[in-house]
Amino acid sequence: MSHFGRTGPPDITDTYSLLVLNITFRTTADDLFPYFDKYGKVVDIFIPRNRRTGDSRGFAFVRYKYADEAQKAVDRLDGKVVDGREITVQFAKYGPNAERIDKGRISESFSKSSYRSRSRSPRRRYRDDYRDRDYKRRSHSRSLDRYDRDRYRGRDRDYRRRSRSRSRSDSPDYYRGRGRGRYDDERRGRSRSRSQSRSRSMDSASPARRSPTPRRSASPHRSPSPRGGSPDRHSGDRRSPTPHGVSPTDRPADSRSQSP
DNA sequence: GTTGAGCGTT
Repeated sequence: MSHFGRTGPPDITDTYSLLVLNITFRTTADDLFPYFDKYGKVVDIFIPRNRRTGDSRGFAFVRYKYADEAQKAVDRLDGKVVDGREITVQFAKYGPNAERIDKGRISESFSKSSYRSRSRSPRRRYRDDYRDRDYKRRSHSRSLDRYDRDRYRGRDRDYRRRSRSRSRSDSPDYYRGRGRGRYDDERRGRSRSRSQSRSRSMDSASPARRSPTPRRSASPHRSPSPRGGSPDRHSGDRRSPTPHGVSPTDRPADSRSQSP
C-alpha cells in the first residue's frame, strides 16, 4: 500500500525517470518499490495501466532523486528477476509531457538540451525484430490487439476525418471524440457500430449496386478514347508526359506535319 | 485464468 499512483506527478523536475520493462502484469509499484528503494531514494513510481480493465501494461516508471542512484538501480536491477520474471530497467527517453529528458533526468530547459543531437538509437532495434513482432501479432496475439486497435483506431479515424470534410456535420460525436482519450475506443466503437447500422439503412435506400469505381482517374491520359485504336497498349504504368500520339483528341493543331 | 513489445498519470 503506497501512495504511488494515487496522485499526479509530485515533481518531475530534478528527478530521474527509469523505465522498467518486462515486469509481470501483476507486479505493482509497491512490489517494485522495495527493489528500487533499496538502491536509492525513489521519489515516485508509476505503472501505466489500462483504463478499462485496470491491469498493468507490463512496464513501470520509477523516478529517482539522484542520477547516481538511478544509474545504480539500472545496473543492479536490470536483469533482476522480479515476481518470477526478468525485468528490464533503463532510463526513460520520453517524458510525460513530451519534455526533453537527458540521461533520464527531466529538464524543463528546452533550448538548453536542443544543442544535443537528436540522433538517439531507435527504440525498435531493427526491422527484423519489428517484423517478427508483427508476424507474431498476426499469428496469434489478442492481448496487444486492444492496444494496437486503439492506435490504429485513432489513425483510422483521423484519416477518415481528413478524407471527408463533411463528416463532421453528419457525425456529432466528432467533437466529442476530440477531447476523449484513446481509451474510449469501446464507447466509440459502439457508437460507430450504430453509425454503420444507419449507413446500411441508407445503403438499402440507396442503390447499393453502385459502381465500385465510377472513376478510376480524372486524368485524361487514362481515359480510353473511343476513337483511339488501342489506348490500352500504351496506357498503364507508362505515364508519358508527352501527349503527342498518345491522345489523338489532344492533337495540337500545329502547322507541322503530324498526319498525312 | 490467458498475453509480452514498449515510454507515463493529475
